[in-house]
Amino acid sequence: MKEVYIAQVIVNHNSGQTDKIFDYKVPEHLLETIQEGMRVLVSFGRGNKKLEAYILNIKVEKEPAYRLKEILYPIDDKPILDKRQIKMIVWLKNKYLCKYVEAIQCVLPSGIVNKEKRSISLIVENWKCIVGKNSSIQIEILHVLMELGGKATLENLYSKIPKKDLNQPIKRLEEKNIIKIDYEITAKVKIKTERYVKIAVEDKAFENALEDLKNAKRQKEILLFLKQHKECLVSEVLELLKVTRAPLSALEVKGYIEFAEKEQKRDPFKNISFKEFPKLSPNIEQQNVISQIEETIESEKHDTFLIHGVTGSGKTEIYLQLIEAVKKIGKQGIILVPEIALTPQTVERFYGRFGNGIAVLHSNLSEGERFDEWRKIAEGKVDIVIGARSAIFAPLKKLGIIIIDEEHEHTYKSEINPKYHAVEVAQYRGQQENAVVVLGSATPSIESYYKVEKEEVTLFTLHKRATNATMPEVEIVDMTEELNSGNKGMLSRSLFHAVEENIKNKKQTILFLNRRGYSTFISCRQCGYVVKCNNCDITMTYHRTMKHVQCHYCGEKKEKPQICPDCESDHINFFGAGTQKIEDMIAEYFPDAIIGRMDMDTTSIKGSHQRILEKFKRGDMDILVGTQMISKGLDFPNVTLVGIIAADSTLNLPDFRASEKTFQLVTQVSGRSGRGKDKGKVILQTYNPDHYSIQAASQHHYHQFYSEEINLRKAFDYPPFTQLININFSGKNEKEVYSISQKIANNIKYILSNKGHSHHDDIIMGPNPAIIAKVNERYRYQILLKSHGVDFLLLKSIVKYLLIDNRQKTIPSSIILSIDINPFHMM
DNA sequence: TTCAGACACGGG
DNA sequence: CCGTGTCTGAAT
Repeated sequence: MKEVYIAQVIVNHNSGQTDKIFDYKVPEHLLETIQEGMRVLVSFGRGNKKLEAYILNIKVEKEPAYRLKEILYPIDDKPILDKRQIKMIVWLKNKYLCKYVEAIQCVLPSGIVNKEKRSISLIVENWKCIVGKNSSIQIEILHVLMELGGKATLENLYSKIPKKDLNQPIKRLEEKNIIKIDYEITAKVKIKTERYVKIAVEDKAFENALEDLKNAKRQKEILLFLKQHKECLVSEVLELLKVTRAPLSALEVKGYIEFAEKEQKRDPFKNISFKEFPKLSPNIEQQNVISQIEETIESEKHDTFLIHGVTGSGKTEIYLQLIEAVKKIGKQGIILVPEIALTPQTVERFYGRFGNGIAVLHSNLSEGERFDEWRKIAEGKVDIVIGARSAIFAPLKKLGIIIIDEEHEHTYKSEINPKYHAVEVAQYRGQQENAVVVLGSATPSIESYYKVEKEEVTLFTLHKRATNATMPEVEIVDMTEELNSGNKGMLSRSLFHAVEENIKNKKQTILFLNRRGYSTFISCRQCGYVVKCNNCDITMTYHRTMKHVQCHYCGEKKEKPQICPDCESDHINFFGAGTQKIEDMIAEYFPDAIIGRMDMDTTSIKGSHQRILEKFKRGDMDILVGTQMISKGLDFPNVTLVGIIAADSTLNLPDFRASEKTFQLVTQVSGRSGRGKDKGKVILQTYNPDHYSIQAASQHHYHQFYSEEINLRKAFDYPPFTQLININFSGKNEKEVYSISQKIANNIKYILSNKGHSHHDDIIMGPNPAIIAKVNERYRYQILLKSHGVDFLLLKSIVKYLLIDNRQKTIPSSIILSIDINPFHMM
């Protein structure tokens, strides 16, 4: 039997059924070209649709009995995935039970993908003689084609003729020669090029050329200009010399000049200049951290460090100096920040210290910009990558360090497949590539701190604020007491007086509220009716500016009812208060103060976020009212008072991390106060003044919080003592969703029993309705698996067996399934 | 996800 | 009978 080269590929096709490795034969003429990690074009499926495929492996084997299709041609001239990236893709798939394509999408920028586009065009003459003999759908298609000028893409047609299967009608129209289908393979993002021009002749010929052109004034002018400036952008020549294209093309025809297309990378910081950020001399604490980690960096071994430092303890300076150490030994670094749009200061500092050679990756970049930043990294043109979660996959070749700032932040956990956690990926990458991982936080996650106990992570604690400022004093106000003494308002007397005092002293105040909108909900005082979204079962929020209520999940809007639809009482009104109401109330109480508001509504326009902060920074604002958004990273020295209106809203979340989230939030928000030379104050309003996370946060006592929390986690067997898997089922038919999830739960129980785990009540919970029981007309049920007295890998393999490998048999296509390994919140 | 093939229907 | 829309299951 003849031996052949077989490429094992993943096709770029996002479906459960195609999520496996396919074998394609490498044709003779491509044996020299094709390598592992390359993208190739293959014909796939019955329709032999041209699909992009990624070669994971090439093997030499006897030609199989069945006929293998051949690779058509390579898409790139060299591999775009290296060995490490291929390993990462496989790791992601197994770790998070996602599809190969989803894992590939992490490692490559979306703009790189090639897609086959089909365009459908009309052959008019034929249509006219056959018209009338076709059925309605076909006629409809022809009409839409006419409307669009005889040519359309498939998407065009599907959007104009919704909810119909156009597949067959289109095929039949093609058979009858009424329409023509063209296939074209295009990249999503094009490489941006610019046209340059330069002189194409030697000096001697140049003199002759000038002589030759003595009557062509413009052309001569251009030649002289080019002689002086060497290579120029065509657009610049046109603009500076105020000439048209005509003389340029005349010169080209005569062969005196030549054009060249040069690649131009889009630069997200093109118009911004950065102030130099000089090296600061570290204090003893900082120096200790730097030198110890530097030692590991120089040994080029993987290790993980956790820097626990209060807000303002100078973690950024440590990061900067560690990066410097990494650069010194010729290696590169990744710095992750929770959301780069919120922390321009960090980016500014890195630019200010290191100048160029930095790439930035975050969600606000356009697809083109992201694509170019990614290629800058892949081509080795930068040594430092700053970015949000996804930057952990930056294709640096000589990785020396990964720094994750504010490692406890929820933004590091992906909400879409693969539902990875950047800290876990960083650990894996660090091990694979012998890089140091540095986690930094003022409020480390319980998981990370627990690893210190287990000696998997080395801890450094920074006790001092670098500027020597002291931590703010936190006053806890018991709101039940306020209510008992007759104060029904949202501001306690204490907070009111403090704000008043602060305005008098020309200091700034931040009021923090964990909600948004004018008023949280509309409810009836007579019967308790609450306005809810019909699609999502979510309480709708009243927006005063728009005079309507809105669902924050699906966006559904409704008029505010004048009388209660249930009991017809007119005692229906808004209850509770969001940031907008606080703003109005504050404005009423303190008419002379200038008040700003920052939440999802006021910052939806690009740049508005920055504008509000700039205004506050300049001191053109006395009070800033806002949500989570204002809790992190902001550094305003003139803020001496922070008010936390309702600490309970986080404390009472239906989540085992509620206490941890509260501690982190209160600590972060408090950290905004007293960053300058004046001592700061925090006033915290709550109905649970004795709760340990409130108490510990008010005393800035992380360890006290940690020891309480870790005991509870242990007692109830939550992470980090166990791992969780959340399986979410959703569908339009509630009964079906429930019965299928019930069936899966029973299957899991059955397999567990066979594996010797007869007591599975602590392992499998549910199916229960999800916290958000209905989103967009879809009912949601969930099963929660906990590795309580059972190997987590066994649990995962059961889930993989039932829901991935045999999904078609176990779950109807009407049900959408979502698997989350170690979920952060279970909505 | 996409698409070819199967199939059932209805008009001539 | 045919041309039609809808459904199904397989993809190397």
